[in-house]
Amino acid sequence: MSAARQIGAAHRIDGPQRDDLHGEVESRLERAGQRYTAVRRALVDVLSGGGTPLTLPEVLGRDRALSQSSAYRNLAHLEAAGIVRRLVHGIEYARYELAEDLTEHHHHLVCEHCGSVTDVTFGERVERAIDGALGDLLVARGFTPRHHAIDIYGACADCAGA
Amino acid sequence: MSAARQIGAAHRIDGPQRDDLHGEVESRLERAGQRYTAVRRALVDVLSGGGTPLTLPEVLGRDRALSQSSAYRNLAHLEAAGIVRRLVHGIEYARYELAEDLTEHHHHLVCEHCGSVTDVTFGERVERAIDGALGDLLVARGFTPRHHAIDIYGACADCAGA
DNA sequence: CTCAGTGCAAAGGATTTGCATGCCG
DNA sequence: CGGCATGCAAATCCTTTGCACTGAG
Repeated sequence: MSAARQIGAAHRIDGPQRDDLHGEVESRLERAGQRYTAVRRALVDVLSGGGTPLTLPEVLGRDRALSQSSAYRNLAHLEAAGIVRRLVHGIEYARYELAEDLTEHHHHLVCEHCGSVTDVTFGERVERAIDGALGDLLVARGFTPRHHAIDIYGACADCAGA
Repeated sequence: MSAARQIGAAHRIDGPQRDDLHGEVESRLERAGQRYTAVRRALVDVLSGGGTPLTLPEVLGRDRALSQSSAYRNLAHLEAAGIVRRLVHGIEYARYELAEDLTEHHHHLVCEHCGSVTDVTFGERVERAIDGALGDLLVARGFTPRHHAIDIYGACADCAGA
């Protein structure tokens, strides 16, 4: 297996998996004392079909029935319930994606020219090496890690040629 | 050597090193066609003495002579000249630190409770493993990496007890 | 003299919130 | 019915910009 075993769209979800996803989301919301409303379902659908973290305008563009304030408000609720993760890479819009335990542990290639964000999955060896370092950090600093994020900045294929 | 060989304050700079720093900053600014003014010198001093990435209010608090707009404006110039790096971890203020080639390659422990950011340095083995994965990614995707950032989210020692 | 740098105040833009209305339980 | 959810519009807040002034070369 290559160290980089999968490129792109680490969290696109299709077919029967999507029903499981909605069930899991619903139970997490209930546990948080929240309802699984139509707007929240629509947001989960958009994010699960995105294949990449989406900005708010992108989310609104993929489901015109969504209003801006409800999208922001419900994304915040979903984030609080551990269903959505909010990423901030630059000065532009924040980006939203489903939480990793609903998808797959992955990292991001961020293009410094066009701002695009692409998912990547590392091999187990690299992840294990990183986790080993995290364990030492925990001991040394009293820091309790919950998750890590690796962002690789550079130029994507489209922009590298330009 | 431990996998985590150094904790905290990876880019605090004191004593004679600081003169070298100012010299290097000055030559980079000149190369970019910019002057090394008093405000820019003050910003570099604040950041080099910080030991951690600083928010704009923190920067202003450490040198009351700085005005907000000049601080923002000159931090942007310093960033463009490759002297300062701007980090955005949450919804709060962005954080600024000296560029890595002026300090040392390091990563960040981000406390999800109090928002504090602490520097950490990994061992060479982990960094090499990561770089190996980056090489594969480059080949697979046509992505040209320029640098990577690892953010570890969790609870810092102060907040873990609370 | 020229032109970049400065500081104040005002504008900009992504995100949040107040409020009246609608809808689920 | 009671209370959360919605959507519009207005407010908020970090950040950027316009403008007049100052100082270096």
